[in-house]
Amino acid sequence: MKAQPSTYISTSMQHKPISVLIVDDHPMVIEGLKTLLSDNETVKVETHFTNGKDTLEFLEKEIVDVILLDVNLPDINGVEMVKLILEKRATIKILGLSTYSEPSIINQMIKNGVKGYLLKNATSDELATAISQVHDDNFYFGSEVQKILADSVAQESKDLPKLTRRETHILRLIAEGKTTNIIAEELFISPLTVETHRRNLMQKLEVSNAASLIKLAVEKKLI
Amino acid sequence: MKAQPSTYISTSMQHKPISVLIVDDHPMVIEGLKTLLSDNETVKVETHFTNGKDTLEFLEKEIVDVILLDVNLPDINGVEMVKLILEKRATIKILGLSTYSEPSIINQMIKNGVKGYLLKNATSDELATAISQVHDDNFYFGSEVQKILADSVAQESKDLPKLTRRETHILRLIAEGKTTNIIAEELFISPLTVETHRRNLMQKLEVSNAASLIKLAVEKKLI
DNA sequence: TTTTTTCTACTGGTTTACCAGTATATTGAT
DNA sequence: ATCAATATACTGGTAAACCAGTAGAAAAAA
Repeated sequence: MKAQPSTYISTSMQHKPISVLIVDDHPMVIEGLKTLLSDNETVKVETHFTNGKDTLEFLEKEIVDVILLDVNLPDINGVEMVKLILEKRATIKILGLSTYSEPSIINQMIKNGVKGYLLKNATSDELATAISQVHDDNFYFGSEVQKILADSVAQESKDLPKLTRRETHILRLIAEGKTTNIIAEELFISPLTVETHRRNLMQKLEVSNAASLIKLAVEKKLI
Repeated sequence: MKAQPSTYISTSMQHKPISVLIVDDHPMVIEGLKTLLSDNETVKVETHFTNGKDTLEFLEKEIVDVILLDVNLPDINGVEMVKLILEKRATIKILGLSTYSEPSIINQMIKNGVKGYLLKNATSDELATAISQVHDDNFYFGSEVQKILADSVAQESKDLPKLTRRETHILRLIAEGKTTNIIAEELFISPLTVETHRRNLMQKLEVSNAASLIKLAVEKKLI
Protein backbone atom coordinates (compact mmCIF):
# COMPACT_ATOMS: atom_id res chain seq x y z
CA MET A 1 0.00 0.00 0.00
CA LYS A 2 2.76 2.39 0.80
CA ALA A 3 5.42 1.28 -1.72
CA GLN A 4 4.14 1.02 -5.20
CA PRO A 5 6.39 -0.50 -7.84
CA SER A 6 8.76 2.28 -8.74
CA THR A 7 8.40 1.64 -12.43
CA TYR A 8 4.75 2.45 -12.20
CA ILE A 9 5.36 5.65 -10.37
CA SER A 10 8.15 6.93 -12.51
CA THR A 11 6.75 5.99 -15.89
CA SER A 12 3.04 6.39 -15.74
CA MET A 13 2.13 8.83 -13.02
CA GLN A 14 -1.12 10.08 -14.43
CA HIS A 15 -1.51 12.91 -11.93
CA LYS A 16 1.19 15.30 -10.99
CA PRO A 17 1.56 15.59 -7.23
CA ILE A 18 -0.66 17.86 -5.23
CA SER A 19 1.26 21.06 -4.60
CA VAL A 20 1.00 22.16 -1.01
CA LEU A 21 1.84 25.44 0.68
CA ILE A 22 2.43 25.49 4.41
CA VAL A 23 1.66 28.62 6.41
CA ASP A 24 2.55 28.47 10.09
CA ASP A 25 4.62 30.65 12.33
CA HIS A 26 6.15 27.72 14.18
CA PRO A 27 9.28 26.37 12.50
CA MET A 28 8.77 23.13 14.37
CA VAL A 29 5.38 22.57 12.91
CA ILE A 30 6.59 23.40 9.42
CA GLU A 31 9.41 20.90 9.70
CA GLY A 32 7.07 18.37 11.20
CA LEU A 33 4.58 18.72 8.39
CA LYS A 34 7.29 18.44 5.79
CA THR A 35 8.65 15.30 7.40
CA LEU A 36 5.23 13.75 7.73
CA LEU A 37 4.59 14.46 4.06
CA SER A 38 8.03 13.53 2.78
CA ASP A 39 7.13 9.86 2.28
CA ASN A 40 4.08 10.71 0.31
CA GLU A 41 4.66 10.81 -3.43
CA THR A 42 1.24 12.24 -4.18
CA VAL A 43 2.02 15.43 -2.30
CA LYS A 44 4.72 17.98 -2.94
CA VAL A 45 5.35 20.73 -0.42
CA GLU A 46 6.02 23.73 -2.60
CA THR A 47 7.24 26.16 0.02
CA HIS A 48 6.24 27.65 3.33
CA PHE A 49 5.66 31.00 4.99
CA THR A 50 5.50 32.09 8.59
CA ASN A 51 3.10 34.97 8.17
CA GLY A 52 0.08 36.09 6.24
CA LYS A 53 1.62 38.94 4.30
CA ASP A 54 4.32 36.88 2.61
CA THR A 55 1.77 34.23 1.79
CA LEU A 56 -0.52 36.67 0.05
CA GLU A 57 2.37 38.17 -1.88
CA PHE A 58 3.42 34.74 -3.04
CA LEU A 59 -0.10 34.02 -4.21
CA GLU A 60 -0.06 37.12 -6.40
CA LYS A 61 2.23 35.31 -8.78
CA GLU A 62 2.16 31.66 -7.91
CA ILE A 63 -0.53 29.13 -7.29
CA VAL A 64 -0.78 25.88 -5.36
CA ASP A 65 -3.43 23.22 -4.94
CA VAL A 66 -3.76 23.11 -1.19
CA ILE A 67 -2.77 25.43 1.62
CA LEU A 68 -2.18 24.15 5.13
CA LEU A 69 -3.08 27.26 7.07
CA ASP A 70 -2.37 27.80 10.72
CA VAL A 71 -5.09 29.80 12.42
CA ASN A 72 -2.75 31.79 14.63
CA LEU A 73 -0.50 33.83 12.45
CA PRO A 74 1.38 36.79 13.83
CA ASP A 75 0.00 39.36 11.43
CA ILE A 76 -3.38 38.33 9.98
CA ASN A 77 -5.84 36.07 11.73
CA GLY A 78 -6.79 32.78 10.14
CA VAL A 79 -10.40 33.66 9.47
CA GLU A 80 -9.40 36.76 7.58
CA MET A 81 -6.65 34.91 5.74
CA VAL A 82 -9.13 32.41 4.34
CA LYS A 83 -11.20 35.21 2.91
CA LEU A 84 -8.21 37.04 1.43
CA ILE A 85 -6.75 33.90 -0.12
CA LEU A 86 -10.02 32.84 -1.71
CA GLU A 87 -10.65 36.33 -3.05
CA LYS A 88 -7.36 36.05 -4.85
CA ARG A 89 -7.41 32.39 -5.80
CA ALA A 90 -10.83 30.88 -5.53
CA THR A 91 -9.76 27.41 -6.62
CA ILE A 92 -7.24 26.86 -3.86
CA LYS A 93 -8.32 24.40 -1.21
CA ILE A 94 -7.57 25.53 2.30
CA LEU A 95 -7.03 23.13 5.19
CA GLY A 96 -7.15 24.87 8.56
CA LEU A 97 -4.70 23.87 11.24
CA SER A 98 -4.61 24.75 14.89
CA THR A 99 -3.56 23.42 18.23
CA TYR A 100 -6.72 24.12 20.08
CA SER A 101 -10.23 23.92 18.85
CA GLU A 102 -12.61 26.75 19.38
CA PRO A 103 -15.97 26.03 17.80
CA SER A 104 -16.65 29.65 16.94
CA ILE A 105 -13.42 30.04 15.02
CA ILE A 106 -13.84 26.77 13.20
CA ASN A 107 -17.34 27.80 12.24
CA GLN A 108 -16.20 31.16 11.00
CA MET A 109 -13.50 29.54 8.91
CA ILE A 110 -15.96 27.14 7.36
CA LYS A 111 -18.23 30.04 6.51
CA ASN A 112 -15.28 31.74 4.86
CA GLY A 113 -14.54 28.69 2.81
CA VAL A 114 -12.03 26.30 4.33
CA LYS A 115 -12.47 22.80 2.98
CA GLY A 116 -11.14 21.06 6.03
CA TYR A 117 -9.80 21.49 9.48
CA LEU A 118 -7.29 19.51 11.48
CA LEU A 119 -5.87 19.77 14.95
CA LYS A 120 -2.12 19.63 15.17
CA ASN A 121 -2.21 16.30 16.90
CA ALA A 122 -3.36 14.77 13.62
CA THR A 123 -1.46 11.73 12.46
CA SER A 124 0.45 11.37 9.23
CA ASP A 125 -2.41 9.34 7.77
CA GLU A 126 -5.04 11.86 8.70
CA LEU A 127 -2.97 14.59 7.17
CA ALA A 128 -2.53 12.73 3.90
CA THR A 129 -6.20 11.84 3.74
CA ALA A 130 -7.22 15.38 4.48
CA ILE A 131 -5.02 16.82 1.75
CA SER A 132 -6.24 14.41 -0.88
CA GLN A 133 -9.87 14.89 0.15
CA VAL A 134 -9.84 18.65 0.03
CA HIS A 135 -7.91 18.49 -3.23
CA ASP A 136 -10.80 16.50 -4.67
CA ASP A 137 -13.08 19.29 -3.45
CA ASN A 138 -14.46 17.27 -0.58
CA PHE A 139 -14.63 18.44 2.98
CA TYR A 140 -12.44 16.86 5.60
CA PHE A 141 -12.56 17.39 9.31
CA GLY A 142 -10.51 15.54 11.88
CA SER A 143 -12.40 13.36 14.31
CA GLU A 144 -11.97 15.72 17.24
CA VAL A 145 -13.04 18.63 15.11
CA GLN A 146 -16.17 16.78 14.05
CA LYS A 147 -17.08 16.20 17.65
CA ILE A 148 -16.62 19.87 18.42
CA LEU A 149 -18.70 20.88 15.45
CA ALA A 150 -21.46 18.50 16.42
CA ASP A 151 -21.62 20.05 19.87
CA SER A 152 -21.66 23.56 18.57
CA VAL A 153 -24.31 22.80 15.99
CA ALA A 154 -26.56 21.63 18.78
CA GLN A 155 -26.25 25.01 20.42
CA GLU A 156 -26.35 26.91 17.18
CA SER A 157 -30.09 26.49 16.86
CA LYS A 158 -30.69 29.35 19.21
CA ASP A 159 -27.77 31.31 17.95
CA LEU A 160 -26.88 34.66 19.29
CA PRO A 161 -29.01 37.45 17.96
CA LYS A 162 -26.63 39.93 16.45
CA LEU A 163 -26.06 42.92 18.63
CA THR A 164 -25.79 46.42 17.32
CA ARG A 165 -22.50 48.29 17.51
CA ARG A 166 -23.75 50.39 20.36
CA GLU A 167 -25.02 47.38 22.25
CA THR A 168 -21.76 45.54 21.84
CA HIS A 169 -19.90 48.55 23.12
CA ILE A 170 -22.10 48.93 26.14
CA LEU A 171 -21.95 45.22 26.84
CA ARG A 172 -18.19 45.47 26.95
CA LEU A 173 -18.35 48.37 29.38
CA ILE A 174 -20.77 46.50 31.59
CA ALA A 175 -18.43 43.52 31.60
CA GLU A 176 -15.66 45.83 32.70
CA GLY A 177 -17.67 46.38 35.83
CA LYS A 178 -18.79 49.89 35.05
CA THR A 179 -22.10 51.09 36.38
CA THR A 180 -24.83 52.57 34.29
CA ASN A 181 -23.95 56.07 35.43
CA ILE A 182 -20.27 55.71 34.63
CA ILE A 183 -21.05 54.35 31.20
CA ALA A 184 -23.44 57.18 30.56
CA GLU A 185 -20.75 59.69 31.47
CA GLU A 186 -18.20 58.05 29.21
CA LEU A 187 -20.52 57.93 26.25
CA PHE A 188 -22.06 61.33 26.87
CA ILE A 189 -25.54 59.89 26.89
CA SER A 190 -28.23 59.68 29.52
CA PRO A 191 -28.05 56.92 32.12
CA LEU A 192 -31.59 56.14 31.10
CA THR A 193 -30.42 55.38 27.61
CA VAL A 194 -27.71 53.11 28.89
CA GLU A 195 -30.32 51.28 30.88
CA THR A 196 -32.49 50.85 27.85
CA HIS A 197 -29.58 49.32 26.01
CA ARG A 198 -28.87 47.06 28.92
CA ARG A 199 -32.45 45.92 28.99
CA ASN A 200 -32.42 45.25 25.28
CA LEU A 201 -29.23 43.27 25.69
CA MET A 202 -30.71 41.12 28.41
CA GLN A 203 -33.80 40.55 26.37
CA LYS A 204 -31.88 39.66 23.24
CA LEU A 205 -29.56 37.33 25.07
CA GLU A 206 -32.34 35.88 27.16
CA VAL A 207 -30.80 36.44 30.55
CA SER A 208 -32.15 38.11 33.60
CA ASN A 209 -29.26 39.92 35.17
CA ALA A 210 -25.92 41.54 34.58
CA ALA A 211 -24.00 38.59 35.93
CA SER A 212 -25.36 36.18 33.36
CA LEU A 213 -24.87 38.81 30.74
CA ILE A 214 -21.20 39.06 31.47
CA LYS A 215 -20.72 35.35 31.72
CA LEU A 216 -22.43 34.83 28.39
CA ALA A 217 -20.43 37.61 26.82
CA VAL A 218 -17.19 36.12 28.05
CA GLU A 219 -18.14 32.62 26.96
CA LYS A 220 -19.25 33.65 23.52
CA LYS A 221 -16.30 35.97 23.21
CA LEU A 222 -18.47 38.87 22.29
CA ILE A 223 -16.10 41.14 24.12
CA MET B 1 29.85 24.78 9.04
CA LYS B 2 27.37 22.01 8.55
CA ALA B 3 29.69 19.28 7.28
CA GLN B 4 32.65 18.74 9.55
CA PRO B 5 35.40 16.42 8.29
CA SER B 6 34.04 13.04 9.07
CA THR B 7 37.38 11.80 10.40
CA TYR B 8 37.28 14.38 13.17
CA ILE B 9 33.84 13.45 14.27
CA SER B 10 34.28 9.74 14.20
CA THR B 11 37.71 9.60 15.83
CA SER B 12 37.93 12.25 18.50
CA MET B 13 34.53 13.25 19.74
CA GLN B 14 35.39 14.11 23.33
CA HIS B 15 31.86 14.37 24.66
CA LYS B 16 29.19 11.93 23.81
CA PRO B 17 26.09 13.70 22.51
CA ILE B 18 23.43 15.02 24.82
CA SER B 19 20.66 12.45 24.90
CA VAL B 20 17.25 14.02 24.49
CA LEU B 21 13.76 12.69 25.06
CA ILE B 22 10.83 14.36 23.35
CA VAL B 23 7.40 14.29 24.99
CA ASP B 24 4.61 15.85 22.97
CA ASP B 25 1.25 14.64 21.81
CA HIS B 26 1.56 16.28 18.43
CA PRO B 27 3.29 14.07 15.88
CA MET B 28 4.02 17.15 13.83
CA VAL B 29 5.91 18.79 16.61
CA ILE B 30 7.88 15.63 17.32
CA GLU B 31 8.91 15.33 13.71
CA GLY B 32 9.68 19.02 13.58
CA LEU B 33 11.91 18.85 16.63
CA LYS B 34 13.72 15.82 15.28
CA THR B 35 14.34 17.54 11.98
CA LEU B 36 15.53 20.71 13.63
CA LEU B 37 17.94 18.70 15.76
CA SER B 38 19.06 16.29 13.07
CA ASP B 39 21.91 18.52 11.90
CA ASN B 40 23.24 18.93 15.37
CA GLU B 41 25.91 16.39 16.26
CA THR B 42 25.98 17.40 19.91
CA VAL B 43 22.42 16.25 20.42
CA LYS B 44 20.92 12.84 19.97
CA VAL B 45 17.17 12.37 20.15
CA GLU B 46 16.82 9.11 22.04
CA THR B 47 13.13 8.49 21.56
CA HIS B 48 9.79 10.18 22.00
CA PHE B 49 6.46 9.69 23.72
CA THR B 50 3.07 11.22 23.19
CA ASN B 51 1.82 10.98 26.75
CA GLY B 52 2.92 11.21 30.35
CA LYS B 53 2.37 7.63 31.40
CA ASP B 54 4.65 6.08 28.78
CA THR B 55 7.29 8.66 29.56
CA LEU B 56 7.32 7.82 33.24
CA GLU B 57 7.45 4.11 32.51
CA PHE B 58 10.40 4.62 30.21
CA LEU B 59 12.19 6.59 32.91
CA GLU B 60 11.83 3.71 35.33
CA LYS B 61 14.54 1.88 33.42
CA GLU B 62 16.23 4.37 31.15
CA ILE B 63 17.72 7.78 31.61
CA VAL B 64 18.37 10.75 29.37
CA ASP B 65 20.10 14.09 29.78
CA VAL B 66 17.36 16.45 28.69
CA ILE B 67 13.63 16.14 28.24
CA LEU B 68 11.71 18.40 25.90
CA LEU B 69 8.37 18.39 27.62
CA ASP B 70 5.17 19.68 26.12
CA VAL B 71 2.93 21.28 28.72
CA ASN B 72 -0.30 19.99 27.25
CA LEU B 73 -0.24 16.25 27.42
CA PRO B 74 -3.41 14.23 27.14
CA ASP B 75 -3.07 12.39 30.42
CA ILE B 76 -0.90 14.28 32.92
CA ASN B 77 -0.49 18.03 32.93
CA GLY B 78 2.92 19.50 32.41
CA VAL B 79 3.31 20.97 35.87
CA GLU B 80 2.63 17.61 37.47
CA MET B 81 4.88 15.82 35.00
CA VAL B 82 7.86 17.95 36.00
CA LYS B 83 7.38 16.97 39.60
CA LEU B 84 6.97 13.29 38.83
CA ILE B 85 9.97 13.17 36.53
CA LEU B 86 12.27 14.92 38.98
CA GLU B 87 11.11 12.73 41.84
CA LYS B 88 12.26 9.77 39.80
CA ARG B 89 15.33 11.22 38.14
CA ALA B 90 16.54 14.36 39.83
CA THR B 91 19.45 14.92 37.48
CA ILE B 92 17.40 15.17 34.32
CA LYS B 93 17.11 18.64 32.90
CA ILE B 94 13.64 19.52 31.73
CA LEU B 95 12.92 22.05 29.02
CA GLY B 96 9.27 23.09 28.89
CA LEU B 97 7.58 23.57 25.57
CA SER B 98 4.24 25.05 24.74
CA THR B 99 2.45 26.95 22.03
CA TYR B 100 0.96 29.60 24.20
CA SER B 101 2.41 31.27 27.18
CA GLU B 102 0.45 31.54 30.36
CA PRO B 103 2.51 33.18 33.07
CA SER B 104 0.94 31.19 35.87
CA ILE B 105 1.78 27.88 34.26
CA ILE B 106 5.31 28.90 33.44
CA ASN B 107 5.79 30.05 37.00
CA GLN B 108 4.45 26.83 38.39
CA MET B 109 6.75 24.83 36.18
CA ILE B 110 9.75 26.82 37.28
CA LYS B 111 8.80 26.23 40.89
CA ASN B 112 8.63 22.54 40.14
CA GLY B 113 12.06 22.56 38.62
CA VAL B 114 12.14 23.08 34.87
CA LYS B 115 15.45 24.48 33.75
CA GLY B 116 14.12 26.27 30.73
CA TYR B 117 11.08 27.10 28.76
CA LEU B 118 10.51 27.69 25.06
CA LEU B 119 7.56 28.56 22.94
CA LYS B 120 7.03 26.39 19.93
CA ASN B 121 7.89 29.19 17.57
CA ALA B 122 11.49 28.90 18.74
CA THR B 123 14.08 28.68 16.03
CA SER B 124 16.52 25.86 15.48
CA ASP B 125 19.28 27.96 17.04
CA GLU B 126 17.28 28.80 20.13
CA LEU B 127 16.43 25.17 20.57
CA ALA B 128 20.05 24.06 20.32
CA THR B 129 21.20 26.76 22.70
CA ALA B 130 18.48 25.94 25.16
CA ILE B 131 19.36 22.26 25.20
CA SER B 132 23.04 22.85 25.71
CA GLN B 133 22.40 25.48 28.39
CA VAL B 134 20.08 23.38 30.48
CA HIS B 135 22.40 20.42 30.03
CA ASP B 136 25.12 22.53 31.64
CA ASP B 137 22.68 23.17 34.49
CA ASN B 138 21.97 26.73 33.44
CA PHE B 139 18.55 28.20 33.00
CA TYR B 140 17.33 29.09 29.58
CA PHE B 141 14.18 30.97 28.69
CA GLY B 142 13.20 32.10 25.24
CA SER B 143 12.97 35.82 24.68
CA GLU B 144 9.18 35.89 24.57
CA VAL B 145 9.03 33.84 27.72
CA GLN B 146 11.34 36.24 29.50
CA LYS B 147 9.09 39.11 28.60
CA ILE B 148 6.08 37.26 29.92
CA LEU B 149 7.84 36.42 33.14
CA ALA B 150 8.90 40.01 33.63
CA ASP B 151 5.32 41.17 33.23
CA SER B 152 3.94 38.59 35.59
CA VAL B 153 6.49 39.38 38.28
CA ALA B 154 5.31 42.95 38.19
CA GLN B 155 1.76 41.90 38.88
CA GLU B 156 2.65 39.18 41.31
CA SER B 157 3.22 41.66 44.08
CA LYS B 158 -0.45 42.11 44.68
CA ASP B 159 -1.33 38.51 44.05
CA LEU B 160 -4.77 37.18 44.58
CA PRO B 161 -5.67 36.67 48.20
CA LYS B 162 -6.64 33.06 48.61
CA LEU B 163 -10.33 32.50 48.93
CA THR B 164 -11.92 30.04 51.28
CA ARG B 165 -13.75 27.04 49.93
CA ARG B 166 -17.10 28.57 50.70
CA GLU B 167 -16.15 31.82 49.07
CA THR B 168 -14.94 30.11 45.93
CA HIS B 169 -18.16 28.18 45.76
CA ILE B 170 -20.31 31.23 46.14
CA LEU B 171 -18.21 33.14 43.65
CA ARG B 172 -18.89 30.44 41.11
CA LEU B 173 -22.61 30.61 41.77
CA ILE B 174 -22.58 34.37 41.42
CA ALA B 175 -20.76 34.03 38.14
CA GLU B 176 -23.45 31.67 36.97
CA GLY B 177 -25.84 34.56 37.30
CA LYS B 178 -27.63 33.34 40.38
CA THR B 179 -29.07 35.86 42.75
CA THR B 180 -28.33 36.00 46.42
CA ASN B 181 -31.67 34.44 47.26
CA ILE B 182 -31.23 31.54 44.87
CA ILE B 183 -27.76 30.84 46.18
CA ALA B 184 -29.05 30.94 49.73
CA GLU B 185 -31.72 28.39 48.83
CA GLU B 186 -29.26 26.10 47.14
CA LEU B 187 -26.84 26.16 50.02
CA PHE B 188 -29.50 26.09 52.73
CA ILE B 189 -28.14 29.23 54.33
CA SER B 190 -29.55 32.68 54.90
CA PRO B 191 -29.46 35.20 52.06
CA LEU B 192 -27.81 37.49 54.53
CA THR B 193 -24.95 35.07 54.86
CA VAL B 194 -24.56 34.87 51.14
CA GLU B 195 -24.40 38.60 51.04
CA THR B 196 -21.72 38.67 53.66
CA HIS B 197 -19.67 36.28 51.60
CA ARG B 198 -20.20 38.37 48.55
CA ARG B 199 -19.07 41.44 50.40
CA ASN B 200 -15.98 39.66 51.67
CA LEU B 201 -15.21 38.51 48.17
CA MET B 202 -15.45 41.99 46.80
CA GLN B 203 -13.28 43.31 49.57
CA LYS B 204 -10.66 40.61 49.13
CA LEU B 205 -10.56 41.02 45.40
CA GLU B 206 -10.72 44.78 45.60
CA VAL B 207 -13.64 45.31 43.32
CA SER B 208 -16.83 47.22 43.84
CA ASN B 209 -19.53 45.23 42.14
CA ALA B 210 -20.58 41.84 40.96
CA ALA B 211 -19.70 42.56 37.36
CA SER B 212 -16.04 43.17 38.10
CA LEU B 213 -16.08 40.20 40.41
CA ILE B 214 -17.18 37.90 37.65
CA LYS B 215 -14.81 39.34 35.14
CA LEU B 216 -11.90 38.95 37.51
CA ALA B 217 -12.94 35.44 38.38
CA VAL B 218 -13.11 34.48 34.73
CA GLU B 219 -9.81 36.11 33.93
CA LYS B 220 -7.94 34.58 36.80
CA LYS B 221 -9.66 31.29 36.22
CA LEU B 222 -10.81 31.06 39.79
CA ILE B 223 -13.95 29.35 38.65
C1' DT C 1 -6.48 23.63 74.80
C1' DT C 2 -6.41 28.00 73.17
C1' DT C 3 -6.38 30.91 69.29
C1' DT C 4 -7.56 31.98 64.74
C1' DT C 5 -10.12 31.42 60.74
C1' DT C 6 -14.23 30.45 58.57
C1' DC C 7 -19.03 30.28 58.26
C1' DT C 8 -22.95 31.79 59.82
C1' DA C 9 -26.58 35.72 60.68
C1' DC C 10 -28.49 40.10 61.82
C1' DT C 11 -29.90 45.60 61.60
C1' DG C 12 -30.44 49.58 58.94
C1' DG C 13 -29.60 52.24 55.27
C1' DT C 14 -28.12 53.81 50.16
C1' DT C 15 -27.51 52.85 45.53
C1' DT C 16 -28.14 50.41 41.52
C1' DA C 17 -30.28 47.10 38.75
C1' DC C 18 -34.37 45.51 36.82
C1' DC C 19 -39.15 45.77 34.73
C1' DA C 20 -42.85 47.84 31.63
C1' DG C 21 -44.41 51.08 28.72
C1' DT C 22 -43.80 55.03 25.66
C1' DA C 23 -41.72 58.18 22.38
C1' DT C 24 -38.68 60.89 19.12
C1' DA C 25 -34.63 61.83 16.24
C1' DT C 26 -31.31 59.65 13.38
C1' DT C 27 -29.51 56.31 10.44
C1' DG C 28 -29.67 52.74 6.88
C1' DA C 29 -31.73 50.07 3.45
C1' DT C 30 -34.88 49.23 -0.59
C1' DA D 1 -38.55 58.87 -0.66
C1' DT D 2 -40.20 55.73 2.48
C1' DC D 3 -39.91 52.16 5.80
C1' DA D 4 -37.33 49.63 9.21
C1' DA D 5 -33.82 49.56 12.50
C1' DT D 6 -31.13 51.95 15.77
C1' DA D 7 -30.04 55.14 19.27
C1' DT D 8 -31.79 58.22 22.11
C1' DA D 9 -34.67 59.54 26.43
C1' DC D 10 -38.37 59.59 29.81
C1' DT D 11 -41.86 58.02 33.99
C1' DG D 12 -42.70 55.25 37.77
C1' DG D 13 -42.21 51.45 40.36
C1' DT D 14 -40.09 46.84 42.57
C1' DA D 15 -36.29 43.96 43.61
C1' DA D 16 -31.76 43.27 44.42
C1' DA D 17 -27.21 44.70 45.17
C1' DC D 18 -24.15 47.25 47.92
C1' DC D 19 -22.22 49.41 52.30
C1' DA D 20 -20.99 49.41 57.42
C1' DG D 21 -20.96 47.43 61.63
C1' DT D 22 -21.67 43.59 64.79
C1' DA D 23 -21.53 38.94 66.58
C1' DG D 24 -22.17 33.91 67.80
C1' DA D 25 -21.08 29.01 66.41
C1' DA D 26 -18.20 25.75 64.16
C1' DA D 27 -14.00 24.22 62.33
C1' DA D 28 -9.11 24.34 61.76
C1' DA D 29 -4.61 25.52 63.31
C1' DA D 30 -1.37 26.65 66.98
